[in-house]
Amino acid sequence: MPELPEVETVLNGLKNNISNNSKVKEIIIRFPKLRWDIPEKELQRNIINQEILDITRRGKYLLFKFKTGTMLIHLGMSGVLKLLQLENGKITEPAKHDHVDIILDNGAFLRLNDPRRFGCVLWTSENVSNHKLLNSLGPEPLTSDFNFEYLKNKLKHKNIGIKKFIMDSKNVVGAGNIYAQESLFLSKIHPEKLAKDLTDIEIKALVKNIKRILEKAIKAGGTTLKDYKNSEGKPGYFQQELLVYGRANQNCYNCEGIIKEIKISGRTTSYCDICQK
DNA sequence: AGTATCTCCTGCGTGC
DNA sequence: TGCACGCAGGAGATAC
Repeated sequence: MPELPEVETVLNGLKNNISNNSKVKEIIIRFPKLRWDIPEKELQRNIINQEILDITRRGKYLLFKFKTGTMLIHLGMSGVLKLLQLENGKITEPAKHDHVDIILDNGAFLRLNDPRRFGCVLWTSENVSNHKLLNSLGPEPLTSDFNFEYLKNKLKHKNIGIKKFIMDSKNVVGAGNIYAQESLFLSKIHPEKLAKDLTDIEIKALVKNIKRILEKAIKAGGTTLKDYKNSEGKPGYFQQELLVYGRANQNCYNCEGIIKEIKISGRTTSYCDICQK
C-alpha cells in the first residue's frame, strides 16, 4: 500500500516515539512466510536485548540499525507497522494478519500487519547499503541527487513509457502508482510517452513535480485509500488532493476534458489526454 | 544489455 | 445470499 510518503510518515512516527536507547525485549513471529521467510533465529540472536541505534529509510525500506547489523522492513502493498502501548506489561490481543510483534523495553511494541504478505522483514549483518535489495536502487527523489542532469542522462535511449520508467526503483525510488500518475499530470506528460522522447522542459517539470507531490503528500501524512494507517494508527489526508488517480471519467481539474483510464503493465493509470501530451 | 510479463497473497466491491 | 471475477499504495524473478 504504502508509497514513499506513507513510509516516511511511518518512519517519522517511529522516530518521534522510540527514544535513542530503546532496547528490544522480545520478538514474536506468528507467521514467518511473508514475501521471504522471516529469519527468526538471526533476528533473535541479533536484536534481543539490543538497542535500536537508528531508524532510517531507503526507498520504501525501513532500516532499523542495531550493533551487529540492520533489520529491513518493507510494507509491500498492504503492510501496516504500528507502534502500540503495552497494557499492564502485556501485548494486546493480536488480530488477523498481525504477523510480527517487536516488544521494546519502554512500554511500547511494534506490530506488523500485512494481509497480502508482499512485505518482508529481513536481517543483514553487512553494510546495509550493499544489500542486494538496496544496492541498485536509484536516488532518493527528495535529495539533490535526483535532478535534471541525472534524469536527462538516465532517460536517454530508453524505449519505455515514462510512467513505467519513473515507477522503476532503479531509476528513482518512491514514485509508486499514485504519485507517478499525479506527477505526470502536473508535468503535462502522457504516461505512455517514451522516456527518450521527453523534452528538457518536460524533464525539468517532472523532476520538480515528483519532488513537489511527494513533499506535499508527506506533509499531509500520506494518502489513505483503503487501509493505510501511520504508526499511530492515523490515516493520511493526501487523497483529498489527488488530481487524476482514481478519477477516471470525471472532469479534469485543469481543462474541459474527461480523465481517461488505461492499463500500463497491469496497473490502472489515469490521465487527461488533453493536458498530457 | 533492455524490456515485458509473471508472481507472490487476501480482501473487497461488483454484477449476475 | 452466494459465487465468480477483477482489482488493489510493490517490486523481485523470470523470460524473452
